[in-house]
Amino acid sequence: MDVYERGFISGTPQSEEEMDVRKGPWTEEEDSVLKAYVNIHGEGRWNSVARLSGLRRTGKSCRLRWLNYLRPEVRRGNISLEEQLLILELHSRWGNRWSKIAQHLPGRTDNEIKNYWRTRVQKQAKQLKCDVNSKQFRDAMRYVWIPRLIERIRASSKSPSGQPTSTSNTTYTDNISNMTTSQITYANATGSVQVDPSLLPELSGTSSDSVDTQVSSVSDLTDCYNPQSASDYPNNLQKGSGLCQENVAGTWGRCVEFQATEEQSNGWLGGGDSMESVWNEENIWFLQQQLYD
DNA sequence: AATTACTGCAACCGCTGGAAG
DNA sequence: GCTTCCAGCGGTTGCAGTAAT
Repeated sequence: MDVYERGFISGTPQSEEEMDVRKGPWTEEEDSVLKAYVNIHGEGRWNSVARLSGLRRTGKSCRLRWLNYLRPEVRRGNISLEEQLLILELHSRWGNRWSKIAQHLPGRTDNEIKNYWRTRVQKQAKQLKCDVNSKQFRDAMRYVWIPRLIERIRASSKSPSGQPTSTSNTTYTDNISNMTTSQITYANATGSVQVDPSLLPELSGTSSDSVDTQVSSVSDLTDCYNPQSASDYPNNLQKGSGLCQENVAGTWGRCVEFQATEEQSNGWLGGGDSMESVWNEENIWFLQQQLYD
């Protein structure tokens, strides 16, 4: 699907190079040209790269292709549970600062993280029928999703049959499993989040992907929150305490108990830095160390 | 097997801020 | 101080692959 744009201003070609600008997916040949050029001349000055390499692409396009795909350090593949956790946490602190978040996930690009957020997290919000920036969703993520992710990581590290997909993950999950309750529930400073692993469905050993670090539906919020049935849920969250129950096959079976102070319930994005107090620098540092050391 | 709907991702677009002239 | 150029960022779009019907 070759699409070319004519680079005209007032009917006059701007330059020889801009007469034919290629758009759309990159070919293997283009990739190797760009790779070879950057390997020789280095990154930066992308307009020059585009011009001098002979690629009929814009500098922007070259930069994007290099940063998101061709760079040797780019990690491809599924976002691990640990990375999900870090993304959720960092997004809670910085909002849509994708590039900043990406800096803390080596090998992951801002584009990839942004896509993850849009396709996974926003989907959850949609399924919960609430805005991704709403208090309900933020609380649900804070008190349900993140604890569940942590529990999953713990569970996968403890699973006898389970083998984490990478050595770094092994280290990470081993340490997660050794985290204290207060570390895992990480809200104790201002309230409490009690998560009983036995109550969480994916921790019962029935989950086929319990050790896989792929993005999976098990980390979905909707697993434990049925908006039709759990009408009290948002109210309870807003009150700062209550039970988050999940409706599985029409029965109320599992719950995550939580208590939240008013301080905790204050804005997550732009409305305050309550998560900052919950997820302090030490925790972030810890996560990063475990992930990438 | 064919069609439709959905999902995930690569790439583009527009805007912003900083550096250089 | 103003203008221009460029890199970078976040939002959006379009398409390919997959799942559902």
